[in-house]
Amino acid sequence: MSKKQALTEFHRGSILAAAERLFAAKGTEKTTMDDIARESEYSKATLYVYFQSKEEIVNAILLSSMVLLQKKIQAAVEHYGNWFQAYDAVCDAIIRFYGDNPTAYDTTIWEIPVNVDPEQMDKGMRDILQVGDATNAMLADFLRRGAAEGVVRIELPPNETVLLFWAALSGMVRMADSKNGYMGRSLSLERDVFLRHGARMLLDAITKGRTVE
Amino acid sequence: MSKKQALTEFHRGSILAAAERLFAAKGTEKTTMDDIARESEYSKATLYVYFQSKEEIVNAILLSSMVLLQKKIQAAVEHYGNWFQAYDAVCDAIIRFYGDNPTAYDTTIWEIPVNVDPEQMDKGMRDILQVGDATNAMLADFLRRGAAEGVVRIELPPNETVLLFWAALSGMVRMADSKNGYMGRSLSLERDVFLRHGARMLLDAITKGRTVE
Amino acid sequence: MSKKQALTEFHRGSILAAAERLFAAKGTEKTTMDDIARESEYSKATLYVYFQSKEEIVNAILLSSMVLLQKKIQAAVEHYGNWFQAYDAVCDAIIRFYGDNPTAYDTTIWEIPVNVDPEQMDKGMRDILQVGDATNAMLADFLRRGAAEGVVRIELPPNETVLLFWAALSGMVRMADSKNGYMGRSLSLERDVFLRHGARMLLDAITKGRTVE
Amino acid sequence: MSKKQALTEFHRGSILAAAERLFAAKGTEKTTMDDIARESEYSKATLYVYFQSKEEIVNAILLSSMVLLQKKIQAAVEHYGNWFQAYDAVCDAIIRFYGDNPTAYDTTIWEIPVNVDPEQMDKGMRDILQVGDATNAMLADFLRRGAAEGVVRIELPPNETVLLFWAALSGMVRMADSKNGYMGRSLSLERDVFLRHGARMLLDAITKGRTVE
DNA sequence: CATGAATGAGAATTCATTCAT
DNA sequence: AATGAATGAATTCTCATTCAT
Repeated sequence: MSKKQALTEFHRGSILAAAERLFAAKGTEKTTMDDIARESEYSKATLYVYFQSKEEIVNAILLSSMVLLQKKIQAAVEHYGNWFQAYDAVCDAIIRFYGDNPTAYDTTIWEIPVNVDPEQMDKGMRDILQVGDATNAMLADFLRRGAAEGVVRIELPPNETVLLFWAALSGMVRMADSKNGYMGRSLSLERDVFLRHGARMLLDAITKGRTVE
Repeated sequence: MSKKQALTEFHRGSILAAAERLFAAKGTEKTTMDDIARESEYSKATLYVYFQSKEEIVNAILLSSMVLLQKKIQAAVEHYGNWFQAYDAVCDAIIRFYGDNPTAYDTTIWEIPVNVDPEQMDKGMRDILQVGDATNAMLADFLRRGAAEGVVRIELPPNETVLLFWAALSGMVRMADSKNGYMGRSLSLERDVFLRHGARMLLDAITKGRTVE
Repeated sequence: MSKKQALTEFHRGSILAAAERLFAAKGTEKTTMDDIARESEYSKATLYVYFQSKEEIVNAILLSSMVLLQKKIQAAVEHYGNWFQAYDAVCDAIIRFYGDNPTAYDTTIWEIPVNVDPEQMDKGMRDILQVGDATNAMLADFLRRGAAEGVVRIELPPNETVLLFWAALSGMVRMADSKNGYMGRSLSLERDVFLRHGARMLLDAITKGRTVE
Repeated sequence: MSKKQALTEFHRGSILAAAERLFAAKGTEKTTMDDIARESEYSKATLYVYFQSKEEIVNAILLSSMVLLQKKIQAAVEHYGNWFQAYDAVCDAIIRFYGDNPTAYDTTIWEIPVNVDPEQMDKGMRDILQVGDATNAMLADFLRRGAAEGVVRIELPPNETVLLFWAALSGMVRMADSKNGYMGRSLSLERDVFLRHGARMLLDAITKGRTVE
């Protein structure tokens, strides 16, 4: 990578970092380009030098974190011989992912506009979906492996189960992170403990035997 | 309730009904006060006679639907002697709730602004949280009943489990409803089937024995 | 027309008048909505209450003046039994039209974007073209009448000739009005005299005999 | 001219050529400095090394093409012994001029800002006006020659007539070129045919006898 | 000289909200 | 009570121009 490219990458990174902070605090929708300019200490016009539109910024953040997530999940799946340990590592990766990328709630995959046929939607969005699909496929394989090892219930269709699992876990993280939502108020649980329990609960839903604490 | 109050209630209801339709179709954010005025056939200014702000409308809708949900859950819990049947009815109620109230995704409890300390936040928001708490308490009782009947795993702390359950299920509905998100693309599943499987999966996570199909 | 409509019409008129002044001074392109707001003494947002877009303002000005022109030309053609007198009146109307509506240079008919198929272009633009067509047809008839009376050269195809005549005359007005263009500098001619000569010149091009001064 | 000057001239030429292509395609207003930089394959900043502003580029193009026009007209006038043939050549040159230089419509002489008193207006603009004046003078002489030869009507004041002729012809070209304006719609005439007829019409306005086809 | 990088100053448009009647 | 009318404050995005290297 040339020095120029590196510098460009650096600036894009600074902008994305600033945007990410703001998105986390106020949500994508409520964050304006002015906000990002102020936070990143570039002028508003400069933002448009490095990104074509606000949407591109949002997508870039999402994509990069999804790629990161994909790598973490892959690492978890490949590193642990023991299926249960791998499971824990996978959950951990996902939980961290949402923790670090609140953006993922807003703009995620689940928010794609209806009327667009997948062929001609933004390159950016397509990339994101592709990474998501790949990650899902990886998890489905992981489930099959568990089934082969005799720990995952054989009757579960892997692809659908991955989706359900993913949805459930993300819902839990969402709740855990809800600023001053239920969690902090009624219960006094650490986010981490809460989510560990959640992961365990979903494990029970998927595996054969009772988990021994 | 005086005649005047009744009339006021009527107008508020008309407005809320219109707003709900629009929110369902376009989301809270994308719906403008102009839209609501047009749909409800009041003038925009009149909206402000019955509601202090757009936010109040959003909250009012949320509150009313949460009250409805509460009633449905209560009915389910109380109506079925069989715990499993009651469980199904509860899931059904929640799924329907999110189906009818996409608003619940946007503005839900999980979206409360950070900087507000719970003491002095909007009356509206407090009401919503209160209903949510009551509903949760009801579900926790339902879990305890299951434990007492020997079907729900005894070691699960009811309050926390309710939260996790709720979060997981809402995550699933969210995914199922994501317009042309993962669901429609990779799998070709009916929303209903998908969610029934999800509910079953969570049941497995909560109950003792393996569920027999 | 109801009182409300009348008021609306009044406001639209005020805005259009202001816009017209600015367009005349700076051209359509260089005139901003802020300018129009300031000049018309409405807020910028109010402009959008009465017009959907800047384009609509431009078109409205153009349309109204073209309708006016059409009426004047019709009056001229119908009022004078003598063809030559009618011709003078027609020229006068056109000259005045461009004098009062410098907008007509910028946005005129001659500026229509290429790629638009006439069926689905703005209602506004279609109206303008329609009035233009009608006016042209009227002038073509006037030419035929002259031919029938033996004063206009018989071999000229009316429709094309109208177009050429119109183009030539508008070019002349354009030059006469060019702020400090050639006119004022080299010659010291009154705009009116200059244009009267122009109209006479075009008359010579169209009619049979030499005009006697 | 020193080597350095020659090089500078070369670069200016490249830039102007690129700009001209763009102006022809999109108009002066819609062409950005970025566009010109891309098309000319210089950096945007370099453009400002060779030209002080966008306006200077526009003016330079205009000037160069007006000089070209002047030469063509001069050639036409000097080359043809027969006045009518020379007239045709002159018209042809002017028509081509506008065909190749749509810029001439936008920025032309007729668009000079009001508030500037001729003394202290841009050097660039003054140059343009000067060339225009010279060209006009040449045409006036041509008219006088025609009068001397007995073909042009003696009573026409040459200077004024040149202006009128020029204005009329440019108006016709303008109309002929209006993308899908009147021309293409109602009539189906070739641009060339249309303009030839226009030139003939103006000839009739200027000369004594009826033109024999 | 040439240029990559940065930006100030707009531009059109939108929308929740107020207020006089 | 009901509303027509008006608007301040944003919002996204654009573009000619400057300047350090």
